[in-house]
Amino acid sequence: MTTDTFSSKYTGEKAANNANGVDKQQKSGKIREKSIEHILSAAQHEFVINGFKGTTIQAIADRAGLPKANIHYYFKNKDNLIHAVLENILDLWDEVLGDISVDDDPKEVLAHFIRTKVRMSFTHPGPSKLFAMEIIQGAQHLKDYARTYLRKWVREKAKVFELWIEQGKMSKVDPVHLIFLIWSSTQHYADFETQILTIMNRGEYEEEDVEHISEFLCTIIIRGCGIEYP
Amino acid sequence: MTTDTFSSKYTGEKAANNANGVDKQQKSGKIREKSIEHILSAAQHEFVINGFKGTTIQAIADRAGLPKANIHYYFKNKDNLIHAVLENILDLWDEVLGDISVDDDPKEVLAHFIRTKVRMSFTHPGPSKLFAMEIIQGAQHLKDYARTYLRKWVREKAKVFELWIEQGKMSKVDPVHLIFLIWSSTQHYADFETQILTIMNRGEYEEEDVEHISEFLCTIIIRGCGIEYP
DNA sequence: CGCGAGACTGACCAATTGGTCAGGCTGATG
DNA sequence: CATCAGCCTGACCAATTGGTCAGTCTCGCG
Repeated sequence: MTTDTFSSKYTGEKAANNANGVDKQQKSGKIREKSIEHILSAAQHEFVINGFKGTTIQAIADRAGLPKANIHYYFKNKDNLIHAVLENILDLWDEVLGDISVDDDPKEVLAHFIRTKVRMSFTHPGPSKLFAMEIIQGAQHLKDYARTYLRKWVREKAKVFELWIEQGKMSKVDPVHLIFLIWSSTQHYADFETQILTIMNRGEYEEEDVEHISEFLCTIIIRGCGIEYP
Repeated sequence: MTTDTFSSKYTGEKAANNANGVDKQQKSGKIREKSIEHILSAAQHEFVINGFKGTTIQAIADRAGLPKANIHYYFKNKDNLIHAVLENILDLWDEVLGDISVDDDPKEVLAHFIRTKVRMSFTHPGPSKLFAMEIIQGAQHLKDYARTYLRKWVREKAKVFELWIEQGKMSKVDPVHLIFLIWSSTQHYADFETQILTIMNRGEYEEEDVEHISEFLCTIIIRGCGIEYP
């Protein structure tokens, strides 16, 4: 897990010191790790439900089953905490959505991308939601590097799409907006989970929904790009 | 404007009394209306930026240029205030997205729907954002009737799509998810305004963007439905 | 066994919050 | 001009907030 990264980056000074003495107190180290994990998970939960300002440290502490001061012991303050949570999310996505190359088959790449993203929306709606809320509110807590990083990421992918278009592998559509389309239509199932479940008259998503929705989006979007599907 | 509806519904008792004496104090009435409008607009702004819990009455008051107690004078409490704001939004959408019938041409209807929705995202990103945040957070403040109303709305539209499919006017795609797709892909431009402007390296949306994006989405989605476009 | 480093936390604080209310102010009425 | 209904608000309150810190507790080491 990448949790270590965050603890060393966002954790208070005292806690950072401990990083040097891991071997000394291995058992404590384990508990420490578990605690940090619990806190990050609890924080994510609360931030999603109540927003940044609306979330109280006490609520996070309660959900994590720890005293409030403990949260401040691991994370200097609320800002550090949400930074850690958000970075956790970006790492997760980066890990899942691998690289693409001009030599790949557009149909395969698009389908894989859509499928993966849909599945993420179903299995990890929380991070998706929190990320969306951050962006909606003006990305106040996404550090600059995360923002510029996103731009780079989109440009990279768009470049590949452009080459495919030049090679006649797909019809002429705006690559940047194609990425937005895929992003939004898949993310929607995480962000609007509540509304969608209400409309579909369900209690929660089922495995078959993932299949069905993936297939639906693949059909429309890939065909929309002038590629035969399936 | 539908503002009156809200004032009578959500406003405190004292204020409601005034409804009887409008003729007596017409000038006051005008000021009253203006104030309510200012408050609703300010509230929407603040709720978007800081979320429900994160928004303080004081902040709304400051933005509206009124004393805090005045807000409580017009709206009994924070809950009433956000209810009023949200209803304002739903009304706006309902007004814009008219009815459709089986006899209409699918291509026309889809194109009109997409174009209108995109334009809304550009001209009224605030309401879109607030609505999205509400849903993400579990629609805590959207009253039941709003939720069930949405379901009814979607079912109605889906029914028409189904008939079109039966008549062979479009290919067999899931109508409900088609609505989700249109909704998400268009709303995305409001909700993720910040991110998108960063990626497109712009300060704000331009009129030509509306055209370009509408055209892009129409092409992909309508073609994706097996209808020739344009 | 006694020591000390470092992991932890109860109790506290200044600041801010949503909400209240007594009383000031205004403008139409007689 | 005096009156008064009722629109408005300054000043206040109890509750909650993020954050601090002086300690207490734990556990490996010598």
